[in-house]
Amino acid sequence: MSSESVSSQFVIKNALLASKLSRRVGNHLSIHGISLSEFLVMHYLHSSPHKAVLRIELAEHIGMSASGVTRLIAPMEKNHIVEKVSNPRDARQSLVKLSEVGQALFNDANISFEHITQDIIGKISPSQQEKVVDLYSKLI
Amino acid sequence: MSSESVSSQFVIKNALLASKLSRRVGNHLSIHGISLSEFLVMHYLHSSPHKAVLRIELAEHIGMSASGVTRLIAPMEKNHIVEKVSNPRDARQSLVKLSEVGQALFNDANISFEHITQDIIGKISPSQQEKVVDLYSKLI
DNA sequence: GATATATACTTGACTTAGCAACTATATATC
DNA sequence: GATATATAGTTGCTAAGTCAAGTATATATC
Repeated sequence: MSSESVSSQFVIKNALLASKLSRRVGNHLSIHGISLSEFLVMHYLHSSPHKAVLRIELAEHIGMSASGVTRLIAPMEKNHIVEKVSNPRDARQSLVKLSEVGQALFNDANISFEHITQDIIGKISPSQQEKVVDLYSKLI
Repeated sequence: MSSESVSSQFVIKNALLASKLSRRVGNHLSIHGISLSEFLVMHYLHSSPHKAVLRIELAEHIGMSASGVTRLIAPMEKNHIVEKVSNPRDARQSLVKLSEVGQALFNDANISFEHITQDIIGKISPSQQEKVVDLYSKLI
């Protein structure tokens, strides 16, 4: 068996870890009736300084295609978690914004999210976690 | 906007990075006619010392459900990339093994894989990559 | 100001993978 | 050795998300 580069191992283990994390976190978020993708949307909308965001920008920030965002947002809009905002300057745009309901839901879900993530990766020291987060930022 | 724990950031960025990596790597592997999941199967079978592996074990190692493995393996078997091996001691089992064809395909695909992973994450030093890989091993 | 191109989405067809329920076989207990 | 339970794998149904093509609007060029 030939030796394997560390970059290969990095990508393989990253994929494996991500699938485990998303499954586990997803299970927890389902208590709040939302998926991990929906949480990521809310998280980004919450952190967005302008509060109303292009779908295309959302797609890029949560690592999804534009069509994926369309289909993901539709039911969130139906459930009044997000609101559609139009831009009078550009009729093509259909901006997305967290509603009051969405804010409240996010606040709740985020508490669970903090707990579960802490629970899962707490075995790693915060300083090490930080270093990895910094590396991620370089790669994303 | 409230401050956010590093464990949350870790999970969020990990998910985002994984989706970017899998898309990019997947695009490259499609040159060889295989998906990233199929590559991960071949990779595990290749690295397996016994060379014939339980589907359930495969599922666990590549971060998939048993049914996912069933559906993933079926076309690989049809294309003679893997072979079914039965265990006379236990008729429930349907072990999986890389065929000659699969070996050759893996060798080719693995070269591409090494290149693309190096290309993507080469901006991070090997020693840092190794540290992250070690952390991953603790979490998986 | 007409035409060409680019951008922001949406939609149709499809693929992937999960869960729950099922089948078949093996193991443990009485 | 019969019954109960556990394990390995498959299947029906469904959800989530992709790509390619389409629509509508905006921008750039002539």
